[in-house]
Amino acid sequence: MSTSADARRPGRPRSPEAHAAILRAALELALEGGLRGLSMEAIAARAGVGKATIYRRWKSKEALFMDALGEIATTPDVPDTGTVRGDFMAASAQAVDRLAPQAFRLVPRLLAEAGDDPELLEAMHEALLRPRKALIAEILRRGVERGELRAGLDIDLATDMVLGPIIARVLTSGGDPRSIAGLPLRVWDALVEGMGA
Amino acid sequence: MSTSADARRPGRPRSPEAHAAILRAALELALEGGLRGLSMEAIAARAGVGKATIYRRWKSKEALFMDALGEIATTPDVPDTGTVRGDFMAASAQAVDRLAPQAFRLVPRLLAEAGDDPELLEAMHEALLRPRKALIAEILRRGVERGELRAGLDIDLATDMVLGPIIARVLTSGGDPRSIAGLPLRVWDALVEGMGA
DNA sequence: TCGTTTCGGTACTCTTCCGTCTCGAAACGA
DNA sequence: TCGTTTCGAGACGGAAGAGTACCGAAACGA
Repeated sequence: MSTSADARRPGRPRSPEAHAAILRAALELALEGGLRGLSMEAIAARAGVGKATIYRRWKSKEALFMDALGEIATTPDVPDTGTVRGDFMAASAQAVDRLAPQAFRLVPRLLAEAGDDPELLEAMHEALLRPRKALIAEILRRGVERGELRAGLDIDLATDMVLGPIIARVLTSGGDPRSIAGLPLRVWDALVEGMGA
Repeated sequence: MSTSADARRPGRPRSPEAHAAILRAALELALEGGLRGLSMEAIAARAGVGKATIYRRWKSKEALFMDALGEIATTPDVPDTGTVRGDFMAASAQAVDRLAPQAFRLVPRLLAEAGDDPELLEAMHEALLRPRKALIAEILRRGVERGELRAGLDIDLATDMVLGPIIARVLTSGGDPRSIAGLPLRVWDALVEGMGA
């Protein structure tokens, strides 16, 4: 509760610069070498920091990385433009803006790598995937209420059909952000119109 | 060219059982612990084989794993039932049959983990992803020729829209095969009909 | 039988990394 | 000034695993 100044401990305060440098170094290294290439030694060296400075703040590599995960994306808020297409356009622009550029390469890699580690998998879902799926689901739900979308629409299925192609494209392109430029809207239009002759 | 018997070397022949046991052990261990949990020591122990027996056949862990990859899926052939829906139904049934059950957990994990290693990424694409994308693209192309699908259909986009949701569902479910039961056809029907009111 | 090669197993060196600990310097409050 | 804590840096012991070398036994052709 009280993170106020009177709870301050004596002695030299912890450096916020070191804190930020450690998180940034962890993300950079995860991006370059995956979770396998992520060693405490490398993080300390990259951040220009002693290893003790890291262990003073986090008790394990996993705990550190969970915090670092929070740095790559802020929670999206739900746009309301009146049409599903408008909402979706705003949401995808927001996703691109608020996700760090690294995320396009890092997130899908982590998502799969997390198969080894249930806790990491859950942290990924909680921090990154679920908020975005919920966002899309909400947009779709309002579209159905408005009569803009088919009444019996399977929201879960539709959500995966919107997100899936984007995830797939990122995965198979090695995470090049250009590969998904304009893709969300093209996917959406194709979904609405259907493919039948 | 001549893998014939006359090219046989003197001495005790290499054991095919050991060969198979090594590949099987590598797949099992990759499935249990990801590529991180894959050590030559563990493979040798699991296979009941000496490490030298492995190094006699493959010069590195990566080379071994490339071969092991080939074991999990056989190349699909293109069905021709006369309708896109029929082709697609046959293809997805085939995919489930021909992919080892492990593949549903292993492949997506590898796909992302392979971001570390361009060679492995390429091997994955070549062995697993490209044949299946090509299969779907071919089915769609014939659908367009037949007039069953819209003339201007973007085949690449449509392929990702078919495969993407399935990949996404597998990823986010942790690779439970039941999570995609019936999904391919539901995706396909939704794609054809469209979502508009 | 003899020479060659592979067999499973193990011992070995080398490298990488973890997590702890210590160092002298620096940054704070009292 | 004095006590406390953090700072960057690195030494240290231990664990894990890569890749090599060697062992005696077994499986082949000549």
